Amino acid sequence: MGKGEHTRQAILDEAFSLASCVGVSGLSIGILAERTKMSKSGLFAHFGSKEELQLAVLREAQQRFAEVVLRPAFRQPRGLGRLRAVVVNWLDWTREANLPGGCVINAAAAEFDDQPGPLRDEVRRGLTALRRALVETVAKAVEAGELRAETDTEQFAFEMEGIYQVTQQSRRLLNDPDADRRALVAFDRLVRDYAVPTEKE
Amino acid sequence: MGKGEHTRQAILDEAFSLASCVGVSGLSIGILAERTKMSKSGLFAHFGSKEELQLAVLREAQQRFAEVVLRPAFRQPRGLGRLRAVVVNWLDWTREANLPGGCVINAAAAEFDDQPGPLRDEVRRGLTALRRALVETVAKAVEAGELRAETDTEQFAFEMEGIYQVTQQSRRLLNDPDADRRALVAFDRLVRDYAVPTEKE
DNA sequence: GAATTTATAGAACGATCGTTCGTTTATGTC
DNA sequence: GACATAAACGAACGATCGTTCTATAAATTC
Repeated sequence: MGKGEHTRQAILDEAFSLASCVGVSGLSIGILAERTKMSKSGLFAHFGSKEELQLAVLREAQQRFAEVVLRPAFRQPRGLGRLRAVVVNWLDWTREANLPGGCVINAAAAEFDDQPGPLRDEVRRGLTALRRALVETVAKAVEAGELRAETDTEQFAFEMEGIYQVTQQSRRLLNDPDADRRALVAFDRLVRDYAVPTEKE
Repeated sequence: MGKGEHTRQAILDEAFSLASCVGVSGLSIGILAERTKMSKSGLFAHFGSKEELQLAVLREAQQRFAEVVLRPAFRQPRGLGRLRAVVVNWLDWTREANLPGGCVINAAAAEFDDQPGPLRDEVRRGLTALRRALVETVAKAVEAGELRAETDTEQFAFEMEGIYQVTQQSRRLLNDPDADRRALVAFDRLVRDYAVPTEKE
């Protein structure tokens, strides 16, 4: 059981970075076969259907995200430090993972948000998991006494995602060189507003 | 020169709402002909190429956005009131315009952000114009003395866009019923942080 | 109402799509 | 090394894609 898995992963790698550019629904088996120097049918056999290939790409994206963004950040002790590590890793995970064309999951979210089916379900699953991870990380910062006890953790995570999305768009489409800086400014403002009050001035 | 323009607009209307669901690159002349009860070639003749049709859809989107979001808001006197009107109109412009599948422009931004060509240029043009309109509206609120003089207007607009994007995603994909409320919470926090200080408490 | 321009239809093109099938080549096992 | 299994190929399928061409129908102009 060695060879099969190996080439399957190679295909998936290529599909992953291709999807980053043309979107998950823009994937084409013909083009993918060309890039991997395989026959269409040989490649196809690894997945059984195009949809299954697309699903595999989405799952791959989630897994890499967890590896590249969440896992390293979670080595930090819980609290604002960890939260900030998530943000920093998140902001350039498209560089870290092989994503020449930007975040696959967010692109897929826009593609499938109103097309019912397994693909949308998978995207939803991924983004829900992300949201939950963010909420938890924020909650840990509350527990650690670094954010106010009455912090609305869902609201906090919601706003973090907004910062991420606009940063991606500004950087990629508008070529805004200040995007990352602005993202951190926004994040710091978010933290400041929910931080425990220190002393009056 | 009556009939031609009329059917062209009818096609565009259909293409607009279709693109809202399947994306601008997901548009198909065959399906569009079916929906408008025209022949493929008859429909095609109005645009000359698929790309021209897609461009027309993007321009249509920009125009409707200006009509539905910006124009009504600009009837308010300049300042925070107008700014808030922009946000409110913006948040549900997908309901106001015929956009069953969400904001065409933002979806297109994710589709084309790394595919050079006229389509990406058009998306960029639209989003740049939007950004500029936002910055100006914020600047007017500064002039009106409602936001601090040292307000970073670009930063403000940047964060507004983030709020919009995450709201769309939360509402559409995650079916979050609180999305709109959270958007307003985030916006109010934004305003509060940049508002002119009233009195110490 | 005839003439002329404009709009639409119909059929066909080559290309590509995802998928199926039968065959051949490579791999792993005894 | 023979055998069984798995992996990859090549050719072809029907469907759909965007596009082109020619002919008919409708609208506009005189």
